[in-house]
Amino acid sequence: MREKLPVNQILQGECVEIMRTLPDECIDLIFADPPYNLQLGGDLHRPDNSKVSAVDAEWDQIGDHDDYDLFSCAWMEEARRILKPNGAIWVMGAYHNIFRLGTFLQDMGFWIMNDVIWRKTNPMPNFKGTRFTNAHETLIWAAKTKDAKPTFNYAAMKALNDGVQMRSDWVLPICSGGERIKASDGKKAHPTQKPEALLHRVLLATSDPGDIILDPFFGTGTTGAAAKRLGRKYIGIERETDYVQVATERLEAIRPAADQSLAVTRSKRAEPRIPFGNLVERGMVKPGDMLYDSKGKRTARVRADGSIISGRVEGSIHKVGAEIQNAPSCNGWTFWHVRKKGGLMPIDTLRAEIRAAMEA
Amino acid sequence: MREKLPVNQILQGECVEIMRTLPDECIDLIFADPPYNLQLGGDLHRPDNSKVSAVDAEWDQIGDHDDYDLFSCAWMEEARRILKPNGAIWVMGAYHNIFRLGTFLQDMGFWIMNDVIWRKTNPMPNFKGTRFTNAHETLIWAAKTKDAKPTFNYAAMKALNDGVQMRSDWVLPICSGGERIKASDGKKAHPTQKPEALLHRVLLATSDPGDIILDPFFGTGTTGAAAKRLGRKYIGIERETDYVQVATERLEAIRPAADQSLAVTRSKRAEPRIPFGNLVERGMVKPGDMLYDSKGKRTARVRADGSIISGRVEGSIHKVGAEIQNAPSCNGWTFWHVRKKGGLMPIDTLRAEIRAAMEA
DNA sequence: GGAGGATCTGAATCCGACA
DNA sequence: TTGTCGGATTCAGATCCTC
Repeated sequence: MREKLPVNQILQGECVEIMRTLPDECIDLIFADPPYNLQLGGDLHRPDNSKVSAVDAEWDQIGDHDDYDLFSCAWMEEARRILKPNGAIWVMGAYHNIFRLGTFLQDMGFWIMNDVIWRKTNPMPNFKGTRFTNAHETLIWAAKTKDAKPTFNYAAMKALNDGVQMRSDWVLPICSGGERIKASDGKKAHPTQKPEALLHRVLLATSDPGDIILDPFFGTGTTGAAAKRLGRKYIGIERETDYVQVATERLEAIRPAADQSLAVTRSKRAEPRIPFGNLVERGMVKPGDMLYDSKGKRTARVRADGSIISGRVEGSIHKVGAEIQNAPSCNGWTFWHVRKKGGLMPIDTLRAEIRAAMEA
Repeated sequence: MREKLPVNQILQGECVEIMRTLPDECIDLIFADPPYNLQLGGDLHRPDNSKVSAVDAEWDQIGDHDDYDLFSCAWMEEARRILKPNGAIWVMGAYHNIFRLGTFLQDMGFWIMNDVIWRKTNPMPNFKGTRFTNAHETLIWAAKTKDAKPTFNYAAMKALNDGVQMRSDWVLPICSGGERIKASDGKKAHPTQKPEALLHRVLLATSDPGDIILDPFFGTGTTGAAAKRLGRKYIGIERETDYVQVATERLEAIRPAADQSLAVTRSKRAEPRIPFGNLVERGMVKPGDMLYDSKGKRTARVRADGSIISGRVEGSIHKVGAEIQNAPSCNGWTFWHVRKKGGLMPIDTLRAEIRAAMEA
């Protein structure tokens, strides 16, 4: 006998308690974007002195590693119980928390299918120049058990990716502009709203129409929105009254796609930019090598970081080319050459080799 | 007294045992790409039983204590011991092992600076069509402690990336073609040889010339190759005789880049500090001269001691600039200008003249 | 209306030398 | 160790504003 599930609803409360009210093995897919437990220091200002709005919500303050581990294991154990035998889970995070989440998944017997990288086209920069731009987040897709056969719509993913296999790195912009939900005061309703395109791809890849999707950290309901559009059923769990309110209104306004093939969005495939430094890293040009202009008169020396130096002028291939010509600008790719078998070859030829290899 | 380290050598043996022979706090940077295709009871045995039980006691909260976790904690503890206080570690892996490695790093007190994604331009496709193409691997860059100040050549990374911040996702091809080392039978000498371009970027970003780089899973010596080219010292540890042999020959053939080419773009923080008072002392700015913001609206008057005064606000060029803008901070060198031939010139230009004179 | 410039913002573990 | 203070630090994209 089948109990009646609260589908297409938002259940308000602590996710572990709410999940306990659900029967065993009733959910097809879980998508979870839990608090990251960021441990931020003081205020952070941009170089223009404006202040960065921190993720300082009370719900993200879990505590130290031990507290976070207890919290994580509690909800993940319940999640595992309510998953169908061939069900699967997606868990999302950043370096602060994703390693712990992945370890717990493995320890509980989940079987990782892929880790997927969300490469952000427009991440927030590192304002103080202390680290690499934190330009991605990680998602883990795991089956309930090693032997489970979770849904994977391989052909749909291939179609979505212009006919080649979908890779484990997804290039998508962050949620901003009109998609970003504003509160009545005009400020963002939720500090970490995810783009619907991300959930679209997750649900299209690993669920079927009619499936029941649970999101235990529902927030403003992005998972529900994508589910409703794609003809899936959702169950949302959210603790904060404000978010429940926003998500309810949001979902009310969404109409499922009449023809679901129309709902397939295409990802932008950005032409890869090749920095000159790549030629150095790849050994096509070596630190200390000389570059020449087309007549072999002017020279510059390559450094290990891809900058070049000519006399007292140093900088990028473009900047140095411009300065030694006393020109406003210069395309270093065509200006500079390497000596090759007696002749001179523009470095643009080397760049073309890299691009050709990337295409193949 | 300083012990003599076995630099630019390959030490053959189990990495934990070899690391034990090294003194505390002697290594600047560790790069570790540990094996992960391990079977329980397989070819990777515990370093020694006494050590394992100690680790066992210390890490009993982790969960499943299979041999892989014990092995990982054992080598990472040794790695931590021999790292200098401001040292750092890179650990590399895929979803099979990287989550465990990241968790252990955090639990041991390492402080994650970034996780970095190596996005492969030419990954192996997924033949069965049951998952996404596994097109990336993950690297974790972590400092020894939360308060450590590991080396990060921010400006060099920016130069290497054509003038924009280096991001946490690195697009590089897998190691193939001529770079891939073949054994005498024509087959690849090592199953997971890493591209030298990857190590080039790692070492350029987080070490300086002369630093000592340890790789406890040396394999065919890619870390050593990049280190030698870039003027770093390396210590390689490798268990398999065949790999030691291949790596030895490989490293012998490599010629380092000339010293002058190892210089990379320096950050401004590393420039010599010039007090504003120097400009006054040298007569480039005179007591009583007026300073202006870029629009000529706000003004301040220079005093003989290099302080400035604007209305009732007085102090350094930075402090006054910040206060009259009501900003948390201000770079007075770029904020303030002097009148020159009808136009306004930032006082930073005058500072640059002094620095150029100091260089000459 | 449109072009172009100014402004704003996004899951952020974000300074360092010297007294 | 702690406090002070000099001064270094940002990319893409959406929206708003001006001409």
